[in-house]
Amino acid sequence: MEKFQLPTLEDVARQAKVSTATVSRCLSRPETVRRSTRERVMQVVGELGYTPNFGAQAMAAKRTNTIGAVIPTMDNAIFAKGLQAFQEEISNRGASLLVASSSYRKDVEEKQIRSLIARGVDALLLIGDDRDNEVYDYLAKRRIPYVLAWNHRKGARHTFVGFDNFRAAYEMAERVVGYGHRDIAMIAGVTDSNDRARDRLSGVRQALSDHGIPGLAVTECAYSIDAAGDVFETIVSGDRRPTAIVCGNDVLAAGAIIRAKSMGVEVPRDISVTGFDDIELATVVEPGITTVHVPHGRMGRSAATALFTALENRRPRSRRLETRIVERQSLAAPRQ
Amino acid sequence: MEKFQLPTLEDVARQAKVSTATVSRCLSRPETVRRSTRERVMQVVGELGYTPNFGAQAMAAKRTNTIGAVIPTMDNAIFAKGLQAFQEEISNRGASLLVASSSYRKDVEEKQIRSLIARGVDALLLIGDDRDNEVYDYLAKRRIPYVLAWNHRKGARHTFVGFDNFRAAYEMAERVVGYGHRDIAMIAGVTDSNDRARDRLSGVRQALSDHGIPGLAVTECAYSIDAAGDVFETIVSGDRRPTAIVCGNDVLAAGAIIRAKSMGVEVPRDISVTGFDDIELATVVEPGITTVHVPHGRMGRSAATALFTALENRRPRSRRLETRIVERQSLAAPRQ
DNA sequence: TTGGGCAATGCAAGCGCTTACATTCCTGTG
DNA sequence: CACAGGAATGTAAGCGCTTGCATTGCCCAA
Repeated sequence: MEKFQLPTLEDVARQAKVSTATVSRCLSRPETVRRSTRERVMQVVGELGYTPNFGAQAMAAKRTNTIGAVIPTMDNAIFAKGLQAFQEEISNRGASLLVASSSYRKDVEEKQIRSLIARGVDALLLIGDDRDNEVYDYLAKRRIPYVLAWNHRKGARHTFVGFDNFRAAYEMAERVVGYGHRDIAMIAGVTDSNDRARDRLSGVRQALSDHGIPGLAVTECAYSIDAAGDVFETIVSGDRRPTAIVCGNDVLAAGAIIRAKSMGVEVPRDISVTGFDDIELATVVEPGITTVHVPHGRMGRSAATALFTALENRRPRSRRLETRIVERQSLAAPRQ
Repeated sequence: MEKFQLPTLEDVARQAKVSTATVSRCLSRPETVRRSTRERVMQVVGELGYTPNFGAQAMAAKRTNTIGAVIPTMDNAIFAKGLQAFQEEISNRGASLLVASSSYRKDVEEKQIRSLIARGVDALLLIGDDRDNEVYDYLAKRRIPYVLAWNHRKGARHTFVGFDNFRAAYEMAERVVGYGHRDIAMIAGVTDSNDRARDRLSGVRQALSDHGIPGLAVTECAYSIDAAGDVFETIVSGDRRPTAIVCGNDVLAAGAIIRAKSMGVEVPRDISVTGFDDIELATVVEPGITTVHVPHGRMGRSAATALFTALENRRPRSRRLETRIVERQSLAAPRQ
C-alpha cells in the first residue's frame, strides 16, 4: 500500500501560522482563543480535512471519550431497546459506545470487561451486580466509573440504574394470587450468574410464602421459546397441573403460550401465564401476555447520564425506575 | 482524585532487566524472544498486572484492533442477530466492536461513520450501499476497509456480504402469484436511504410485471407493528381489497396480521400476507408468517471474516448468501 | 581456536497530541 | 503616555509504545 499522510495538528498550525497549542485549543476549548484566530484556524482545518489522531489524543489527554458496555447478548429485545437508548445518549454527548457480549457467562464477562478497559474505555455499563469481588476491585483500582443497570438494590456500594426485580416479581405473583390461583409453578431464567433471574425467583417465592402458599415448583430454563415450550409441556403433563405459570420473562411466557396452543391447552382458560419485561413479543402472541412493564428506554438514557456524571467526578446517584404490571389476556381467574 | 500510576512497559522492562523493546516483543511477537527471557518477562507482567496503554499502542502501532459498525438501529431483531454473530467473531479474533446507529437517516449515518473513523476504527461494517459517493471517497482516502452487509449487488465496486434482496423479493412475489393471487398490494419499508427496502420493492414489481400483473399498489411504512396495522386497515377498507399483501419485512407482516385479527379479517382465508427476514416474530404470530429466511448469523460472521481479510491487505471477496422461502400459514390460495 | 552467520536483545527515534508554564500582546487606567 | 494586569499565544516537555537498525551473544564449521 502506498504511503499517504493524514494532516496533523502541526500541518494545520503551520498553514494557519499559529502554534500547535493554539490549534489544539481551537478544537477543544474554542472560547479561549480570539475569534479572528479561531476562524483562521478552523478554515485551515476545513481545507485540510484535518481530524485529530485518536491514539495521540487518547495518550496525551488520558481519555478516549469511549464508553463500554458488556451485555449478556444483543440478540434479545430486552437489552436491545435499552442499549439503543443508551447508545443514542452517549452519541449525543459526543462519545462512542464499545459493546461486548458475555452470553450470560461470568468468565466471559470478566474477560470482556478487562478487554474493554484495556481498550481504554472511560467508563462501563454492566448488567446486574452478580460478579466476583475482584472485578469490582479491579475497576476501583483502575478508577473506571461504572453503572449497573437492569437491576436495583438498595444501599449497595454500587451505582444502580434499574428497577427492583424482586419487588416487581413479588407484585406480579401477588397479582396472580389475587386472581385466586393457589397452584402456581414458575419457569425461571437460569439463575446462575444472573441476579435478575434470581431476584425475580425470590420475589415470587416470597410473595407466595407471604400469602401462605407453600412449595413453588420452579424450573430454570434458557431464554428461548422452544426451551420454554418444552418445560411448559412437562409441567402441564405432570400429575398435578398448576393453574398458573409465572415466567421469568416474556420470551419464556411466549414459549409457554405457543406450546399451549399446539397442545390444545387454552390460555388463560385452562392455565394462566405471566411474563416480565413487556417486550414487543408480549403484545404479539395470542393471548397477549400479562407482564411487568419495564421502561427500557428511560433506563438506557438514565444509565448514560449517570456515567457522564461520574466522568465529571461527581458521585452519580443510584436510580430506581418504576415498573408496572400491564394486564393483557394471559392471566385470568382459574376455573372452578 | 489522588494520583495513581499504572505500570508501564518501562516498569516491566526495568524489573525484568531487559529493554522495553524486548517486553514489547514478548507481548506482540513472543516467538522472537528466547524462552527463558520471555518467561521472566511474563512473570513480571503478571506480578505488576501490566496492561498496555491503549492510546500509546494505537499511536505507535497505527492500529487499534477496533472495528466499527453503523447500523440503522439496534432495536430490531433484523440487525440484532447478525450483529451479535459479528461481534462474537470480532471478539474471537481479539478485536473489539464500536457500534453506532443511524436511525435510518443518511445524514446521521455519515456523521457516525466519520465519528467512528475519528475514533480510530481499523475497518467498518455498513448496512447496504445507499450513501453518497463522498462517503466512499472518504473511506478510500483514509484507506479504511469496509464491508457492506444485508444486501448484495453483483459486480459492484464494493465488497458485499449479504443476500440479493431483489431476487428474494422477486421469488416471494412469484410464489404469491403461484398460489393464484392477482390482486396484490405491498406494504414496503421506507425506501428513502434504504436500498434493501427499495430492492425488495423492485423485486416484487418486476415479478408481477413478468407475470403480466399490472399496477402494484404500494404503501411505504415505518417498521412498526402499529404503523403497519394502520396501513393494513386502509388497504383492506379500500374499495378494491387485494387478496394478498406482500410486506417488506416481518414486522410489517406481523402488524398486518395482528390488525387483521382485531378487524375480524381472517388470514389467510380472507387475505394472504407474506413477510421477509424470518425473525422470531414470524414464528410467534398466528398464523405463522410465510417469509424469506435470511441467514443472519452466517452473514454476521462472514462479514467479520471479510473485514479481517481486508485488514491483512488481501482483497476480500463479496459473498452472496442464499435465502429461501419458509412457508408457514399466512399465505394460501385466494378464495374463489 | 577462530570467525561467520544467525538469533536475541538493546538503542533510540519517532508517533501526534495536550497542557503547564513562559512570553507577548492588548486594553484601560492613572 | 506609561504601565499594570489579564487575555492570547507560544514553547516544549512529556504521554507509553513500536520498530528499524545496531549491537551483542552464541553455536558450529573449518
